[in-house]
Amino acid sequence: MAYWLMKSEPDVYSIDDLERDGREPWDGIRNYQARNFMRDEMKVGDKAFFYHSNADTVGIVGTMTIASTPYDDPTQFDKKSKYFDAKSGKDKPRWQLVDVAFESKFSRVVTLAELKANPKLADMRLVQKGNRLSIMPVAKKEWDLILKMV
DNA sequence: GCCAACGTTGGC
DNA sequence: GCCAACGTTGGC
Repeated sequence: MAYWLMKSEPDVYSIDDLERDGREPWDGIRNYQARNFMRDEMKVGDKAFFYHSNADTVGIVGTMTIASTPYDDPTQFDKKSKYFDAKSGKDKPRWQLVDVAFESKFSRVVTLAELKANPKLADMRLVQKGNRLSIMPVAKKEWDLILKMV
């Protein structure tokens, strides 16, 4: 089983939204590296941290499980969606996604500042300067450590 | 709101 | 293939 971290702006979609919905397509990813993780590497049953970016309190807010195999992100075909991609098409779709399912909401946010302050997490891409990747793998030892920080 | 870092586009 | 210009991300 693999572990992941997935970012979302809570103004767009938050951990509370996922808790309410139970399960949701992780749509709108328009970065090839992030897409490749979903399309090529994620497996049903993998676990992921839910991370709030561009929020009052930035950090990890809960966990979820990968709930589907990859499929085409429908928003890329939808002209009314802000994720519409005119350069994609049903014959040559560019963007794939997976569904995620709610697993847990932390009792508090494990903040980015705390993650940065922990020397054992220095290898995480999340805490490195200039990181903008919205989906990234997490090592099992990092996963276990972060769960203990809650 | 600012701005640094990064990814993508497009001219050449 | 290079690289400048541009747009976006995301922390602060």
